[in-house]
Amino acid sequence: MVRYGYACINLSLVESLGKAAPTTNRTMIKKTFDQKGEDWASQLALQNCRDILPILQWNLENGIQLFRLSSSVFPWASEYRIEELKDITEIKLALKIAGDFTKANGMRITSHPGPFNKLCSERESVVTNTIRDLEIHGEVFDMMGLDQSHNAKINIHLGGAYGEKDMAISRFITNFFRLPYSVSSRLTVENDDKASLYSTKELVELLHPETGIPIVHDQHHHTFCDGGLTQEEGMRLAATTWKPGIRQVIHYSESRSVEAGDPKIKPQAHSDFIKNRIETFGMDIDVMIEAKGKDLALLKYLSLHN
DNA sequence: ATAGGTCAAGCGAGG
DNA sequence: CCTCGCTTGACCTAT
Repeated sequence: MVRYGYACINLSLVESLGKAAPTTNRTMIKKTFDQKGEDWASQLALQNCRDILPILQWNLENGIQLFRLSSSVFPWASEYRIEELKDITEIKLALKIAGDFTKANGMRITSHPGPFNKLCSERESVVTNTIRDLEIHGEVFDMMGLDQSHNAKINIHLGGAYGEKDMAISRFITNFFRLPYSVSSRLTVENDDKASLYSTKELVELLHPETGIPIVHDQHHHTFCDGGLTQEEGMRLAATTWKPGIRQVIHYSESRSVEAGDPKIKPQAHSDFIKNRIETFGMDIDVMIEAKGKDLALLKYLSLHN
């Protein structure tokens, strides 16, 4: 059976509860962090962590077992040690409760650290910052007690070519082996949405063999960088990189430009809703919906197609 | 109270 | 050289 999920924000709860809706995205700008410091970050993080559970409960009630956790649960996490936060005891408790709920109900939590994560960068400072950001994701998943496997995947892009793709892949592989196990055991890599970058085919053939990293096939991105493969070929090829017992994940979204009928919008931009039927070719996989309409888009899709 | 401008980080595409 | 798009809009201040 195909399972579907959505990313980071629950808009149904915002619709019904307004400002009281649970959110994991409280953060602050740099100026505020400089003024209020770590203790305020601790308070925001605690509130974010406590709000994971009600979102998961809503997901369960609505038959949604797949959820991407926001990367901004801990504001400015690269600037302090989570273990040393003022509210760490309560934070850990909230994360453990959310993680236990996830496992007890057969649900799956994933993450997608941002586009600033460049493990293939030529600059050591960029790589160091990337490793730090990824470490934080691994640490949060560890505190939730989630598996150190690609079930709780931490998904990033390769994302840079620097005019020499071979060299960039080589740097990525070297730096992959610098990651702590909490990250390396969970890391997946997704195909890019530019023809100059990396297709599913390239990732499967050039990145997977040396690292064992499973490849996430994004159907929308594939339309901009297909490596000569059809969607079905891409999905089936990516499937070979996932270990037995771990469900393959693919991403799905549609073009905002097409949805809005506005050629000025970049074709890569994500649509609000899902219009077409998602083709899964009879495969038993998890589909992450990346639409701006979040759970609203998913519920609407399921009501029309399930 | 709300609207509008602003906001850490990397890269590549397009104007 | 600037803006957008991507992981995900949220924050802050002036009105």
